[in-house]
Amino acid sequence: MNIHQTFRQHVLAAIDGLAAAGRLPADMDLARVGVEPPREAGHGDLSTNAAMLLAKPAKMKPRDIAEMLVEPLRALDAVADASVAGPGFINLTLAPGVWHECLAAILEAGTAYGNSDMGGGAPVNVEYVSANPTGPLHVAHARGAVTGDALANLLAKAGYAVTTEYYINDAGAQVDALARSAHLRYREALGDEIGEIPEGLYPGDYMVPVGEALAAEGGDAWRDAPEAEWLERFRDRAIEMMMETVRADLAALGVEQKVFTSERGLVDAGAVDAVFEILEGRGLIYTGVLEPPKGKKPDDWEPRPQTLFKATDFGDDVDRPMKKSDGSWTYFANDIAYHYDKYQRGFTTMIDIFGADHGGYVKRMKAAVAAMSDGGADLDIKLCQMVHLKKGGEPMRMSKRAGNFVTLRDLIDEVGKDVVRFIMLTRKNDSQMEFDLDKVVEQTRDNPVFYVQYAHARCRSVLRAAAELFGGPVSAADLAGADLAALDDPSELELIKRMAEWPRAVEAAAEAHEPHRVAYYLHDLAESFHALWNKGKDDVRLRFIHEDDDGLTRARLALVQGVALVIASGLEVFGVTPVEELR
RNA sequence: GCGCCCGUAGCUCAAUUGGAUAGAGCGUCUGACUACGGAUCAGGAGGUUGGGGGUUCGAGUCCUCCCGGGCGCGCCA
Repeated sequence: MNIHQTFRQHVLAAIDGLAAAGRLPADMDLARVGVEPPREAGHGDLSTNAAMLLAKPAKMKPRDIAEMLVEPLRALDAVADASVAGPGFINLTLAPGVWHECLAAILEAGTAYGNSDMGGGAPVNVEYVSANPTGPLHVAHARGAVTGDALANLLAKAGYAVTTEYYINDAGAQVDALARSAHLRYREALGDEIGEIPEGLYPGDYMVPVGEALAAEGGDAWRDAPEAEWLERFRDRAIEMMMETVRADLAALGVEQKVFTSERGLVDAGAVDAVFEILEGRGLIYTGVLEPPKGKKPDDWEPRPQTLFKATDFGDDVDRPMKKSDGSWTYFANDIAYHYDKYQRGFTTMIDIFGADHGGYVKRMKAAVAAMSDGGADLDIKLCQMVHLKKGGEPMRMSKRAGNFVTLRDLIDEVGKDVVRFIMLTRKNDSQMEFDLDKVVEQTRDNPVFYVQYAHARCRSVLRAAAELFGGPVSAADLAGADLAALDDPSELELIKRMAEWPRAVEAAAEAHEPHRVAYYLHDLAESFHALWNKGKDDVRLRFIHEDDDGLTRARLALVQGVALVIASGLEVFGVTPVEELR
């Protein structure tokens, strides 16, 4: 049961009634009519903007429409009070029974509460991380990994058929450099003195095991052989081992993508040629000479003709090259083929999670998707801005080139998987964020993970105490049948109202592709619960367990169980395990 | 020089996608708490939403011009 949807239907019915009576024009566009909780709690439980939206098409004053509309709404049994306020808002206060029914529905649904059919089973592809297979994941990848994973969970909860995906960039010059790095480490494993790792190669220690593995597998067969004889083998083996590392890093974060697509695989299968022909067939490919970027002319700039895609036809600033001067495909061309591959697999909605350094890539990729699908596919790109790590009040610097970056694994070892996941989701993806390693493991209100987990632990604690009292665990289904009318304190009703907002929060966050909103929802819910808890400290009558009153206790337990379920439901979206108790 | 993102309380960030008096946490000031589990709760102070103009019933949100910060800018991926 979604209370906002239910009352939206009531509002639409009221409009229809007035239209039928000739008091409002018929056939007005009602798509934007909404029912929301008002920002200000004093304005009631629900609010609709209907009168203000209808004012223009009806050629009437918003307040006049509101006055007409409020009558049938006031007459509803579920409505305790209805009023017109401000420029034409209609505010509704609901009867307590509505909230009691709502709580019963939550208990029956369990953590499935908040599930929506908004997506209607439509396929969505979420691609994230897609780090080059040239080393372990670092902190910047963590944000993308968590954002993508939570977004995928969120969309699934909102009723989409989600496929999670990782694009392996195993075709460029960077993997040849990886192969050469592996060869050095291989020689090192055989006892050669290799000195400093040259500029342009990968100096990290993580290459040592790769060299050792190759030495163990092939002996010294490629020690002095020309590069052409070993490059391919070393490259493939190194990529394989790097991807094992990547998968293990992701697994440690609780991320497990369903599909891994190889760039090299697509190129070898001719996918790039195929999509190139499609674009060419649409007249979107030509040979031309690009202008140098103004004010930042590269030293070695010389104009030369290139094979270009008409990205400007689709909103990009300049046309983009498809081929390098040696005739091979650019990364961009390969990426078009990859997105075309997704499109052919049935995905008309795609979401890519990129790092901030790919900001300049967004327009051209969207242009390419629009072009290759002839407008049939939609691509949303979420850019994750940088994460500034802090520890002991000092910033922690990372530098992938130097090979001494802060790895994802370091971060997880330091604070734990659940903390990394939750904290990374407490900020909108396009804002830079600060991640204070000291703060996030503190058990204080300042730490949002703790604050939410503590609320859940408190709920579980009450339920454990109750189980002892009743001589066995009390099931949610059992509690749904309790007489909930005993829940009549304003702070109890306030708590149920918060829970009733969960389905709407899921839909809004899913629609906007913004999982971070769930973190704020959970924080607010936890806050309401902690507030009620403390009232029970002051006022014994508000405590949850009353040994001399089974009926009241069961109603209160239903409330507590409801909070625990909704928190668990939210944490499930984040891939965070709700804790039973805090040590 | 161009493009994208950001700019909101001293600090870190929200704001139901155009809604009502812009909200939280930290910090600061005042109170409550020998217990269903202590790390919590109640309240005060703190704002010209970087600045100017515009759109309309209504702007932190949309348009425009400045200012400041980040990222990027033809054969790197």
